[in-house]
Amino acid sequence: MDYQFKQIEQQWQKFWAENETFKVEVDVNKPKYYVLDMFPYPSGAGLHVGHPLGYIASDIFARYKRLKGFNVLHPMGYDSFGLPAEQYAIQTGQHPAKTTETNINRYRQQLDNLGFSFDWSKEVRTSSPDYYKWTQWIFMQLFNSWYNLDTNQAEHISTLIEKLETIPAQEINAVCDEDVQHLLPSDWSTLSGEEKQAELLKYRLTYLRESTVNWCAALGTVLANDEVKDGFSERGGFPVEQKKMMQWSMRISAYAERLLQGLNHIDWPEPLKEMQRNWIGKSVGAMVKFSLIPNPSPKEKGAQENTKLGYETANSPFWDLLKENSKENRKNATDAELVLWQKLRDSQTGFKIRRQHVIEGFIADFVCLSKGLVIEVDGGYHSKTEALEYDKQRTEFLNQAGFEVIRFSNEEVINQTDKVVSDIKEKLERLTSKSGAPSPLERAGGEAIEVFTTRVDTIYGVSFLVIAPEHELVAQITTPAQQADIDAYIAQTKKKSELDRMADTKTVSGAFTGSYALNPLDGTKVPVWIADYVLAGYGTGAVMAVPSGDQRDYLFAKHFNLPIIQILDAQQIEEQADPTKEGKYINSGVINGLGYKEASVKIVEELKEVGMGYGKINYRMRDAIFGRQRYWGEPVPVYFKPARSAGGNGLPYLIDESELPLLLPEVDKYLPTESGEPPLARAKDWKYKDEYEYELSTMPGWAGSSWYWYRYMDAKNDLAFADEKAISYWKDVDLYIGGSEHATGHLLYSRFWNKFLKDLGHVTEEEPFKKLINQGMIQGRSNFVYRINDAEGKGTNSFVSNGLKSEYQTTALHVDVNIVVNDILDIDKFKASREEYANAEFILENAKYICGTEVEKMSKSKFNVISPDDLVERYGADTLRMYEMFLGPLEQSKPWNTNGIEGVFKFLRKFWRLFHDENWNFTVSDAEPTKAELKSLHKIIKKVEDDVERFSFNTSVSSFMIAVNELTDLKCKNRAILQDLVVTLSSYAPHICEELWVLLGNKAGTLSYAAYPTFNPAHLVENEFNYPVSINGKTKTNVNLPLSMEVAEVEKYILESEIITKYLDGKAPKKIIVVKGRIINIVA
RNA sequence: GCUGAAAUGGUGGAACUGGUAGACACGCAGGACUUAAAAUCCUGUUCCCGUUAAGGGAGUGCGGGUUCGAUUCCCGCUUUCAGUACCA
Repeated sequence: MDYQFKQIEQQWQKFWAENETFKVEVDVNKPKYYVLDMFPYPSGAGLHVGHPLGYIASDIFARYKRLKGFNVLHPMGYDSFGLPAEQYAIQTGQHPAKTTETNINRYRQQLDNLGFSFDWSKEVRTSSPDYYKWTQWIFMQLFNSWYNLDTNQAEHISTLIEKLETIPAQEINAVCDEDVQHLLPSDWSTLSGEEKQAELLKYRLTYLRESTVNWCAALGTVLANDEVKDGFSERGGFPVEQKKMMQWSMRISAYAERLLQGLNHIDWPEPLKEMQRNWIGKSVGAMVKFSLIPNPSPKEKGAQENTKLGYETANSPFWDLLKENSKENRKNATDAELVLWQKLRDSQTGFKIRRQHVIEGFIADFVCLSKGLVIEVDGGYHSKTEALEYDKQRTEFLNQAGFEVIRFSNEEVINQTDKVVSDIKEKLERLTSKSGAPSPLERAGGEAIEVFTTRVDTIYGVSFLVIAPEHELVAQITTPAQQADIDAYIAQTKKKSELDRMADTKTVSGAFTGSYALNPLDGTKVPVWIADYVLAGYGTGAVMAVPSGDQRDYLFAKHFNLPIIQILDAQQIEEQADPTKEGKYINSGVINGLGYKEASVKIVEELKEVGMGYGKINYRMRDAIFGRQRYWGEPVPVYFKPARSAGGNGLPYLIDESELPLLLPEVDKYLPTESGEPPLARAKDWKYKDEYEYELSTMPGWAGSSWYWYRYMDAKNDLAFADEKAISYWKDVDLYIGGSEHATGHLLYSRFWNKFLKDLGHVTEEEPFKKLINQGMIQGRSNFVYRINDAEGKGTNSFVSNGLKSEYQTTALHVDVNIVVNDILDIDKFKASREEYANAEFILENAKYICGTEVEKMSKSKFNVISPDDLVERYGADTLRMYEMFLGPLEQSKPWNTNGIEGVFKFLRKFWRLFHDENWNFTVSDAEPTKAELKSLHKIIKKVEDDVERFSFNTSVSSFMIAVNELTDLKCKNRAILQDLVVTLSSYAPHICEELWVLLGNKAGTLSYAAYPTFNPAHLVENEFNYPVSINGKTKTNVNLPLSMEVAEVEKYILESEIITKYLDGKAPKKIIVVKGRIINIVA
């Protein structure tokens, strides 16, 4: 029978599924190999021809490794939480679980069609409760952990508590928030349970903190940095703005150095590693303090105690917002305030308390300045999210200014006045014990500007400082004379959108604060400016400007007429800044005459000595925001206590481990509530212990994908995310194939979680993915027809072939690539495709309509989507698998072009024919293989081994063609040869090979675990070689010589041969180069 | 701007440590089979000169260099793609 791919492929796919041919178990007697694909997000569009590229490559590799005797784990699953399903749910009202299920079924069918050797018994879906139970569990471990820099690993939070109980907090070497309190063990012991929780949150590896987030209003959620591209959301392309919000974050910054170092030990593409290095953004430099020349002086600053002056200097950027909020929010609170004031006034508590006092732009209800305590009475507006936000923002600000804040609700003050007063008293008394702490006003003052620099050697070239307009010191250091300038500049900066600020890097702008700072080494007085080229979010939000060495500083100095100081003798600074480090220092105090290296060391020493600086490493990478205000994601296993109804501000607590999974509740709509809360706020009666609010955000898309490769090892386990035995056997992923679009998202977060799980002893390897390959993107290749326009430019019903279109006025229209073959339009199908084309006329060239082409993204709107299903239908899965590999190197991006698939199909047919006679009867012989046959076979055995090991799949396909062409020419029907060839080809074209394997008399299903044929180099040994002979490197002729001839003999032969007479007119050559078995080159 | 990758016939691409550039496949042209078409098979196919043939010349983005010999190594440039962006 002729090659019946359809029947063969269906039969074998069924066989593999029914017999679970590819199911694997832990087997300590066999070496393991873990081949992983980046699992797909099951979208409604289904797979296009680009998706399986990586899956085919990994499948070939997995099958090859099985033949080589490895125990191969090759699983597949679905990253099934995420935005598109939810957007679809919003539009149609269908539950995302339902559409996701439908999409997964379609994906599964498409994957099955291609004959992959996945072990489907290990399938995972991130949206299934028995999977996300463990995502939540890992979240809980993170919450219960802190990062100890002494041991350089994550530890359980209990070891932190032990430390807080025994040593001052300042001596704990932890990665934590900047605003941790400098507690002594005695302070810690007096804190209430709630206060302790609040403090611990600043150390936990996942924590709740107010941070600046990327808010996408159109999607109604925050986005991670890697989900934002050029100020727009990666999914959907909606605008993204910066906004302050209370958010869950992951303290990935704790792992910055390990994430960076780990890159040196893994086999990943260099560009990918480079991207991660850039993202982590390590810079080695120094922190340097520039003392502010008191302006206003500390004495004058003391005058801020005066309400009036304090109010006047309260010009923080938030001022307008504050004024409005405080007015509105306070209207109804006067009763409670009055009650409390009667109990606090005239030092009744033993401490001087002031009412309605302004601190740094905030009006505090009550404040005790000497103890640094602010007492706030909150009204009923409390339940509004905005107000909550505002309260948090204010608390943080006051904390930074050195004040503690306690809050009471109106109800508390009115109904339990005495308890409130005694609470305040108790608090005030406790605060007295902190005698050594700086006074709030001292702390609020800020007597120095701290900068981060990578060129500490240029410190003598500093001619001014620049701080970000958002910098907290701006308000304080601005002199009255400069106030107007600064206000105007801040207003102007705020108006600029993030995008404008990024785009416009040419315009120099800034404003002088009126204040000066002192260079810590030579005492030079330098002015302090603000400018938006300094970013608040990086380093300290302040830079020391060295115009001679930094181009931005140079332009700034030129623009505002500030001095430019040359600091190296080799520096060329007439036209622009010169950042080079060559030469000896001049104008540079203690480092004059030194070179870069010694100078840098010396400066840091000097700074340390005067206590004004120290060496420091900075990372660009920020902590990752870990919450989305969306429905379709993992619920965060956290509730807030005290409950809102009890008037508390609610601190986060974990639910009990035994209560996992915390199921995603049902909601009536997948939209935010009217008050702007996330969709989960719609869930009815969804409260922890019927009392406490749950967290309403869900986890981001990357949560489930950050550990999924472990679940595959033991996918059904109820007791752990995977059994210890499975983890210690499979260890890590040996080969990971996927797109480079995950470079800074998934691949960074996965490495982070892996390191964390290792620190806690749950897994064994520091890096999860030993070897990684990026498959290239497959672009679309669009076809066009050219409609002729009439004199008025209106479209007619005539179409002109591509080659003749220049003679007409035409409009190019996309035409469905599925009715075009080799760029020739199928005119009948075109006419049938739309009613308006039924009577279309065509101007042809060579009796054909040739379409134009262009490379574009593969998308429905461009009519260039090729579905693998169609190609499988027409040519079979084996042909498609081989053709996708044949297209070119796996890593390279290329446009899809179906032209050429015929060649692969013809090859498989020719291969099939090797086993059959002219009448398609299966025929093989048991004769001794000939030398030529063995040579062909062993060439391909070697070639495939080499190619697969270096992931060069395209070259193997060509070599298979050559082998089959050769064996066809040799009329080879030899069983021994053909059977080995079947094994060799089976990882590429498994269906046809299974069929032939059985026809050859082997047991069905055993091919997958057969042994790869052993390469015998003896079969490739030749006696003779046809030497190319070149004159001066240009090949002229060939000469056939025995390989036994030594170099000298060959030379002698050449000298005496007619080649010399023919090409050199008999003249003696200058030199003859002979490389045995390679070439002969005659130098004339 | 910076970082990284790449550039070879009409097309996809091959040439692994410097050693016959264009394997393999598509497309195209010619031929066989056929009443005809499709399918299949055979031959040719880097470009230029040479009517054919023999033969000669050029040639791996561009310009140089190293070497007996360079698609491969070195220097400079151009273009394309990707990432990143005032990171101090």
